Amino acid sequence: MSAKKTLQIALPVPLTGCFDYLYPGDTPPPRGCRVQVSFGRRTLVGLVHGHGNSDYPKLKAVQRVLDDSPVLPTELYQLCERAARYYHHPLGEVLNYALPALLRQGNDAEASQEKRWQLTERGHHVSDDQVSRAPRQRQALHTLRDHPKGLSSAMLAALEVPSATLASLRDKGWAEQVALDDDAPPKDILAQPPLAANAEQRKAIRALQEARGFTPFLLDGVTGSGKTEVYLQAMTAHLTAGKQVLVLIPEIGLTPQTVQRFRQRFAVPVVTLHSGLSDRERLDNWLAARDGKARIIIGTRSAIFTPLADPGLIIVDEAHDASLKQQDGFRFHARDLATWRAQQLDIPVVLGSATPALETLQLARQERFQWLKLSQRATDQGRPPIEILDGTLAAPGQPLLPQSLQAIKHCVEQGNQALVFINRRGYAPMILCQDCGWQAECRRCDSFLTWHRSEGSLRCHHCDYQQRVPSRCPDCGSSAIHEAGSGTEKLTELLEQSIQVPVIRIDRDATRRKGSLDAHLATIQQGNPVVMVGTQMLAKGHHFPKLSLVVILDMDAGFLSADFRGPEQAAQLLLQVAGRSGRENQGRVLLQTRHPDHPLLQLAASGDYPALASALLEERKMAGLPPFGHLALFRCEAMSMNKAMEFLQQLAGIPLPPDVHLLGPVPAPMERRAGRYRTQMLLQCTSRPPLHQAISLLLEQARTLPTARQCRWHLDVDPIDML
DNA sequence: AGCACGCCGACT
DNA sequence: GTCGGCGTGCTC
Repeated sequence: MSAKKTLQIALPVPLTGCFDYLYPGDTPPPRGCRVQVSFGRRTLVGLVHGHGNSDYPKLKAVQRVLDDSPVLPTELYQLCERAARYYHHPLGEVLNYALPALLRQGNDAEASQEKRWQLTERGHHVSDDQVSRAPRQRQALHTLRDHPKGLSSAMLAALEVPSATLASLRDKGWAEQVALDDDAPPKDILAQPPLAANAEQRKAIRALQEARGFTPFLLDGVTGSGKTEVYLQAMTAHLTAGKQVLVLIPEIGLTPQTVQRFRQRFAVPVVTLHSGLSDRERLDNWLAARDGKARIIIGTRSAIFTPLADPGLIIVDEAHDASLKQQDGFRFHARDLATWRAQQLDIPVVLGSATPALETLQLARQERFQWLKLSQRATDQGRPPIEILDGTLAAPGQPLLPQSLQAIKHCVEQGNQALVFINRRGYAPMILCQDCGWQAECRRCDSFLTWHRSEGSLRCHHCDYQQRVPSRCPDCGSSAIHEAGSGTEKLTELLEQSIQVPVIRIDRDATRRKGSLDAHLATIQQGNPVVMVGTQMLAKGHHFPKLSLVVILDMDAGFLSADFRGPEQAAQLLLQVAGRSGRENQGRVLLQTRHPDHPLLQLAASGDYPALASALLEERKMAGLPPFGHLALFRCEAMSMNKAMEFLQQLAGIPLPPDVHLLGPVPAPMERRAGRYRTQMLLQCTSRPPLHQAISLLLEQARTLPTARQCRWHLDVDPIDML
């Protein structure tokens, strides 16, 4: 059979390689254009990858070409290819991930021509008498009169103006729909003057402004040292030069306040890209970035795939944050892709953090990153010391030490706000029988149930299992069932009993309702004395001017964790939480711990992150762990431990290149989760090429192994945790 | 991943 | 007799 001219199409399926399709026309669409094809029994949208010849006997033809020109610029397409290779993830899925949902579904790559309703000249002069018999129309006229710039259909719907009423107004010639005019680029980039910068900030700003071509930076600035001001002033130069700036922020940090800060400083269009947007908004913002209308693009990790018309600078804020690594499906690290992308675009990139990841720190030490340090607090309050308190001295059932409670009381009496950080939701993490020692466990996981008293339920925090609270021990029938330990709920209750000011709980449970987090935050921003009780949710992004005391209750687990990243992440969280305090007035930070002598904890509490990082890096070096060794983790889960183990054992039998170490397979730290048994196997190597060779070998086998059919498995390159 | 085909158990 | 369970095989 003779080979036919075909298009290679990358399709969003978990299969490696492209699929060949006949192309009936003369000039085939270039790489990066979308096409619609029939694949098996379904219809998919794929991207043209290349042109070739194929003698595959069952070739189908492309059904429809969706784009005249590539939807993804070459540079972005190449980033996807590189990421697909590096993370060993199918190219079609990576490309699919890079596209907004509406483009994946085959919609046109065109911004919605959103029109706004406005009053016509005549509409402005309609008197209430003219519409006395039409209350809805009168209401609609008033609403439109209040918004001379016009209102979108969505906004009017939110204001409960029926579309039929608007149609009546239009028919009378009182209202009309007008297209949104493209804002002409402002003459002045700045809407607000910059703040005064100290010497360190000025040095960093200059370095960032003067950088030409690919230059990676680590902006290493203690909490409160004014990293954001450095970003803003560095951005000014790039924006003035007609360039766009891409800013990546952790999910939880992408609050309206953060975005507001950029919008207030600059008179240029700012768009956001995050999970809270509708598909339409997402596409519009994506296109605005691609077409150069948006000058500042702020988004979470997936925003690293935003096309940019005039890229000038990439900023990764809170670059140590674990949320930059995608934890399912295509497991990429947005921080690393940001560096690659900057390299490809030949522009500078800044990773900013008060507590840089050890990987990033090592790059700075090797001078592969320019190291910009900010060691002074901009407000010059000095760093509040972290006072270590011996948590073993706490009375039973009382999570707070007397000194902590005293400090909270004193704090609010002074008219200030206090924060109690406890990384544990619910009322109590344990429900026990006093007579036989039984403890409430999850049926589906190797974990214990947490008592959520307000809901009257026992819940598993690892799956969705929940049950009623038993009144008698299911093992011995005793009614002596008690709780032990405390979570946010109990702590809130205890504080409410002993403190006169409002206690505000902020965790996933208390803020589940949409808008309730904002409501709580607004209350806090008013500045009246309150005590906040919260989990990690409170650690990032928020700025509480009146906060002068932080009490940290639950940091031991991280420092003692079996995961090699445990101490690093615990220290980062500790300093982040501690940094909430005393941004504008002298603050105190109390750390209750059951291991007051733990050396790493002491080092972290001393606030000397560089010293802690050095100690941890030394340990990593000895163990051949990142950044000195590179890791890839195979995870597997199956309905039985045997099946999960057998599959990985078969993989483990494959001969690997020299110097690639294989550890395991072993049961995962939580053997059973949501009813499935989990195993894992670690590949380790000091250099990347042999590691990737080994991965390729194993994947090839894994995809053909019959035992794999009974398993769910995946590969995680550069895993961020082993749990 | 989907989606169909295919071969065995409990039911309107 | 069928509806439907999920094993297995394929997708240019």
